Amino acid sequence: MSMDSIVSLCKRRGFLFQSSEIYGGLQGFWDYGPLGVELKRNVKEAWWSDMVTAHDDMSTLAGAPSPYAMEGLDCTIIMHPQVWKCSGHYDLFHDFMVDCRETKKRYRHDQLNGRWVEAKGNKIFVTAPASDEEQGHMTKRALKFFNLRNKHIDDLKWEGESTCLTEMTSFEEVLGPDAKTLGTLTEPREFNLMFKTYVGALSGEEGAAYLRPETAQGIFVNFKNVLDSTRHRLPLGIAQIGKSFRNEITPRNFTFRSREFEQMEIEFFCHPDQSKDWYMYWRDRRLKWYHEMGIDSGNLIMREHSPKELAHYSIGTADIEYAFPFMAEGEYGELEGVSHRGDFDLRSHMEGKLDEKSNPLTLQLGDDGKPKWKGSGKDLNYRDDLTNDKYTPHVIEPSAGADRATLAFLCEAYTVDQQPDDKGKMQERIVMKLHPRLAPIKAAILPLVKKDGMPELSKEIYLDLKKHFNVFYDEKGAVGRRYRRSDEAGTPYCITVDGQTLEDKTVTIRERDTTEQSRIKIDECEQVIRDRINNG
RNA sequence: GCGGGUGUAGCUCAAUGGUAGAGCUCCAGCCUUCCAAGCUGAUUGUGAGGGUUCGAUUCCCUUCACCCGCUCCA
Repeated sequence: MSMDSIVSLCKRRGFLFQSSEIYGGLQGFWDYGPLGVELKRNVKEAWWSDMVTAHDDMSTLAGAPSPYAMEGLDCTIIMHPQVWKCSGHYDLFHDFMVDCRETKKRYRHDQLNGRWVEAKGNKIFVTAPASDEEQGHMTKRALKFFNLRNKHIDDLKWEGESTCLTEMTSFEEVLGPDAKTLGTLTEPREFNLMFKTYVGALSGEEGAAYLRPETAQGIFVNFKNVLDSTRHRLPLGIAQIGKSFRNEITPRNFTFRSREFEQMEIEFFCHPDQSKDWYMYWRDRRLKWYHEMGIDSGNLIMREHSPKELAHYSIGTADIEYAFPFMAEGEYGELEGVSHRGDFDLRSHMEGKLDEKSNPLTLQLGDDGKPKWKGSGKDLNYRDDLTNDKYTPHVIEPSAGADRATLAFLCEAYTVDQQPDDKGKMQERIVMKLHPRLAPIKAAILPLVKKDGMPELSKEIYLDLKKHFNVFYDEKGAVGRRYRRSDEAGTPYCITVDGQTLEDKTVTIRERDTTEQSRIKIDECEQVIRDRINNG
């Protein structure tokens, strides 16, 4: 199954369109069409319901150390600029890049290493991407530059140790990692991955603000507000769904990497001693959720980050990844990251930006020896009024992409099978096998033929069911064609009014995946559909 | 950002320096009593901008988007 056919169906049936398509589109931005908006709403509502409103806060759930409370939140997209300085995004998302004028390649300024080397009376600073093999690369580059053969390797006079390019003030004697001539690297230039805007009428730097690159920070800065207004004890999870923005350098792969996207995030606050157990709980709970929503376990993996990838303060991070059709065989794309964040975020918003490379965490200092970014100074610690224990909660963060999940559900649902036509000959059928909870339209109401009062009765049933579900009425063309149309939209049930309906007030209900039909009373339709959706 | 490829109807794809065509879909009508049937009819298109030319969808330039590889990936 190819991504092209999925993209084509999305366009054809109105799941996804390119943003601003009539003007040629805009890279990294996508619109949801009539079916897409329902699908994505259902994804978000399923998540919100399962994680927040329908959460059982009285019982100890399987794998959980104790019962826990869940609350929701909806924060602004533009927040105080200091939020992003203390969160680390301001520094992190301000990568400095250098371009090579000769090869047109671009490198992260801080990820190039180099070393002085002399030969034939010339001294140059030869660079290579920082890695274990960088000395090998540098040697090759130097030999080539000085036009020396391998056997003359000893003519190279190395000076000093390998150092980062950021240590260099001038690039005149620098040989770029892929360049043939010296001094082709440009000055380091800022690459802002956060969208910048201006608050207020003046567009001076005092009014500079950023569109949030993640929803999580809104939860951290409101942690105390939520605690104070709800009287919950820890452990407590706070959930938020909302748009985030990242100025990706290379948006690619349909909606997978978009510049405007929607996140579904939980910040789960707990006692430090229990944080590992809660981390394990959330990993498993979130993986299970995707299974429950119909993603085949074979296409889904949990990838634990290696200790090398982890921030020092973190016990663990696990990505839930899906085998998207656009990925290479055996490769997966991230749907959700579940990370143990320790007390990094709350402390950073209290004390000032902490140095994530430090262990134990210490305040990050600027060149002047003062805190690099000042925190709020507000007390975000938690005091357990039963034990009088006061501590900074640790945080587990299950952070999911709503658009990525929606895309994964679309990919997973896309199925081509064989079904007989009216002459019994097998024909190819495209069917979107979406979980009934996620399906944009729950049922199609179809008169078998457009006469004998069938349309009238069908419309009555349609209007009645419409009060409860998103249903669709279709009387155009042969019924087989209408079944196929609803299959392609992922509609799980078709209610058909036929000759018998007029006699005994029964209709047929057809299952999308099997095309099997059974006969039920008109009065039972609502309950039958409801039961099947919930047990789907 | 670099290299390569592709942009023609809603979809899949033809063709051409001189009025752009097919299949499917969609729409209207007829016919149809359960899985894309049939008949009749209708709508719709060269990504955008510029250049060459009597004339450009075709040739050239720029740009935008998508795909593949590299790079990046919080």
